[in-house]
Amino acid sequence: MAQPDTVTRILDTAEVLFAERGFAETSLRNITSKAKVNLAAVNYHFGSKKSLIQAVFSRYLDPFTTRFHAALDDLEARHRQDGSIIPLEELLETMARTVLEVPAERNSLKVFMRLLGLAYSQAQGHLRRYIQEEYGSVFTRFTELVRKATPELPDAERFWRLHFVLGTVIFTLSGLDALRDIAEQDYHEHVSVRDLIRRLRPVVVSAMQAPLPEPPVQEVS
Amino acid sequence: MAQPDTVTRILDTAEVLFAERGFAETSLRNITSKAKVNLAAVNYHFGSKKSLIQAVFSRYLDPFTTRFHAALDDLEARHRQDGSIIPLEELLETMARTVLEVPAERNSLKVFMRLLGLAYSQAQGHLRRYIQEEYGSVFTRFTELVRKATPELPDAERFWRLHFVLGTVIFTLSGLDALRDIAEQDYHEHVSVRDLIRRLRPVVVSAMQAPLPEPPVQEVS
DNA sequence: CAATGTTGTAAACAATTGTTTGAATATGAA
DNA sequence: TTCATATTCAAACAATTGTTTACAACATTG
Repeated sequence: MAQPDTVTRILDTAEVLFAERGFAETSLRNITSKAKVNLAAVNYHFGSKKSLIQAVFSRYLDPFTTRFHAALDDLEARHRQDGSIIPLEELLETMARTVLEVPAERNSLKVFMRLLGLAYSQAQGHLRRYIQEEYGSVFTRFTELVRKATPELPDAERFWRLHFVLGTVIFTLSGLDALRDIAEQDYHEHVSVRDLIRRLRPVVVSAMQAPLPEPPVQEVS
Repeated sequence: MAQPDTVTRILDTAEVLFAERGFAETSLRNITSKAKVNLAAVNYHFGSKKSLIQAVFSRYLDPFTTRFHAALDDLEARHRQDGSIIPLEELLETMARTVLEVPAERNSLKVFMRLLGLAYSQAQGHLRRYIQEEYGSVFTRFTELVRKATPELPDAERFWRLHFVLGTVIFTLSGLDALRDIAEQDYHEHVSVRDLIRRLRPVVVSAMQAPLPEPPVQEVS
């Protein structure tokens, strides 16, 4: 067939519109008309709008988790031989590489990151629950490896720092278009996603390895 | 009067609901019923939902910019005397202190940060434009001071790093509730906003002072 | 007091939302 | 072919949205 099938057309259109305007701000009629598909097709194929949102995420996260698990398998196997601990840089590098690989096929890394950002910031409680349940284990595996790579960090400190850098990455890459416009206008330099990751690397590493904070100030009691 | 007036009741209720669920997901009927106010009151006092959203932001950002300008005046005056340059730490410290001061009266720093996060992540183009036009100048002043404090950084690099740490702060503080739940469950330690800022300080400073990235890889041409 | 402008209110408005229906059409196996 | 299943489609559904209207209540000022 010349045209991709209905399900694919819906997913392709939905992910772009969701990334552009958010979930609540994107109506089914909006999606179906742009996808040149009947309105009822969404409910027929996906059941509901919620399920469509989850399906959009699965299409990215399923291949991501598969590849990421494989990459971590590799990494662990290589370091089991010489008995060394996987350095933090390598872990971060592996994650970055996997994130870059997955959506490369469809040229939509931007969309992927924007969706991730939305998953955090939009209300959509069902989405957070869905992502946690479906993909929580790969994140747990990763954080466990980070724990071994940074034994000097207290557990709680590491937890927060991981989310600090997660914030940096998601915030930057999901708002990339707007930031890129400003950057090009002000500094006349074109910024690709790979450039950004190159800039992010030393910042993220330094952030994770920053000196420990002063102990909390005790109130007189 | 025992009850605060209608306008205040609407603003108080709206900011909480907006922060909890986002703008599109919060209906006017939702706000007015919870605020025990007639539905038409919003359009009567504010004109439209958009204007209400902007008014919610003004109530935080107006006092913030005023205080922040004053704090920067102080800082500059003190350093003009001995001719020294304001160190980065002091600039960041000043900003953090101002952010903490402003909503302290209403015990709603969480709401404030969450709103800031929404302003970035939600579609609401009118909001971004409004904030940029109304409050862009204070941000420009701040970045100019940061420029003087970090002369070793190329302009573009500093631009990106500022947005990296902006991402960290907004992402963390605006998703605070969810993260706090996980942290308390996993590490049995209660985290206040002040704790978080204490943890953020060394991370942000290290991030800004990270080594420069490797120069971009040149393709063969 | 009377007049005037401000604020509060119930009801209706038109538009848009996600979802469902039932019939039409296409597809594929017997 | 024939039958059954899968898909598409236009239409309608009920619910919810932001906004407007017309009127009542109130306050303020002359």
